[in-house]
Amino acid sequence: MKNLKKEDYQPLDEETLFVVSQTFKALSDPTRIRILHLLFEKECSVTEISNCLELKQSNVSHQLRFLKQLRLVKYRREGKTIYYSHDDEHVINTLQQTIHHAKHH
Amino acid sequence: MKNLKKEDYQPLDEETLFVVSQTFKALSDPTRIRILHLLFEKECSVTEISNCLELKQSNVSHQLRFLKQLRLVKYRREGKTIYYSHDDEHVINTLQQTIHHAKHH
DNA sequence: TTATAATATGAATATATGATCATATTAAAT
DNA sequence: ATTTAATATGATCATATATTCATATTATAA
Repeated sequence: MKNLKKEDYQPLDEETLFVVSQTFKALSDPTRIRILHLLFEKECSVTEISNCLELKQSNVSHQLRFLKQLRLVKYRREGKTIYYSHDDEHVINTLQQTIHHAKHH
Repeated sequence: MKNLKKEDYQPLDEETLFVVSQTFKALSDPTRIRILHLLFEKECSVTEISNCLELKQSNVSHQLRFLKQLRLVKYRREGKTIYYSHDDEHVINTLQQTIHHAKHH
């Protein structure tokens, strides 16, 4: 197959491109990776995340909103406290695997 | 395990965090995704990529440099032409799977 | 050795992003 | 009803990023 032209190639549709790029964008920031990695351990409140990772509360809140929009995390309320946890197995597996891969290379 | 504290949690080391975030950053841009996706089909020259995806040559060149630095693509020279192809199975698999996942949800 | 084709590079710029501050909202306790 | 604790939001700012233009480099052909 020499001289590949536009006609010979099935391009990615706009929507898939958007979803995929957004998904990886979520995983491309150290702060969000740290938050998601912490949530591997267990469900956490915003304050717990802040303390554990030494991040400002508003920073954590903003990042969680981002992750929530992409449905990578879910939450439940208990009084004044809101507990966050993972909500996308595929993305979580991807992150786990890539962390493992990075550590062993 | 209630009240998770700093002491109870094994944080990600700086280097892993950097490698992982950089890897996902590479996959977070639509243009780079399109280039990598095109390279699924076959090895391509810079000009082929430009034509096929309707991108400026310099843009393609810049993105390829980025991908090259992260060793996600490799290249070989043939006269004036330089052919690019994939160079990281793990990352390629990750991208393939995530595209597939995005298409079927 | 000059011209041409393919690719790379650097500067400039517009936009996106992450972090922070101040403040708003929500729920519970006094 | 106030106060306090937990979380969310909006504005701002500094930095990062993607794209483009113009030009440089590299290799072949005439």
